[in-house]
Amino acid sequence: MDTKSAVTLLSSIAQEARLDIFRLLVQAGTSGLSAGVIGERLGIPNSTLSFHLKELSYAGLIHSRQESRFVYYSANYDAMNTLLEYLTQNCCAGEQVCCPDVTCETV
Amino acid sequence: MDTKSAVTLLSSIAQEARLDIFRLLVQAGTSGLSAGVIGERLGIPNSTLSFHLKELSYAGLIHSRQESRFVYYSANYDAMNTLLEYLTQNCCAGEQVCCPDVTCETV
DNA sequence: ACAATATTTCTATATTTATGGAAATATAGT
DNA sequence: ACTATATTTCCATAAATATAGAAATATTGT
Repeated sequence: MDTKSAVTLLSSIAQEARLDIFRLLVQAGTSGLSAGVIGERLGIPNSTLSFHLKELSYAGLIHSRQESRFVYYSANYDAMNTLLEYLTQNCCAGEQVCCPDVTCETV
Repeated sequence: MDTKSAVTLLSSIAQEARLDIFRLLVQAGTSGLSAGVIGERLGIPNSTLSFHLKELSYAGLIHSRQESRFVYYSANYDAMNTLLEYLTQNCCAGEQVCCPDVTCETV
């Protein structure tokens, strides 16, 4: 990952509506949620939502798939992890003061 | 952490120069680097650098301390970790597909 | 007080980004 | 083909952000 790609990913979630959308999808799991459900849950108008979903998709932080009349959006966990690893790469010069506690919870 | 705080933190690193600065400081460890050294390493003009350092400071992602004529900047690892945890909170609905590999490297 | 070095503020300009109503497009059932 | 539902595009407007030269402000040593 290079700086530009990382900035693209970060910019895509450095905005209130988009961060809400992304976290909702992160929590929703691989099946994702339809655009309509996302908009309803977060109270975002159609056109605004569409704009933000496009931003997140372009950045590569979410995937979309068409399913009948609905478009389902889901988090791209690989992209998320690559970003987190980029941010913490070679962190704290071996001082062990940075250690993030980011673990996948077992069911 | 709430959405707004997270957006502030993310916005502060969703910019090429600032992401470079932040990663440099993350890798520099707790002692940090002086503004001059940062600017020299990254090739950023004084005024531009100062603007970006202020952004990162306001966001709370870096600390600064005066030491004689120099101002040393260092990463705020706590803020970084809080942010990463916020992003991955309750992730992937227990499907175990998200697990980021963000571990502190032992020396 | 002066000179040298380090950093910040001021300023103007340029660029990017967010918003949501209305219209257009897509999909599926009848 | 028609209707209903879902989503996206178009558009104009509003707001926020990045850039760097020049000047101003620290800080330290002589």
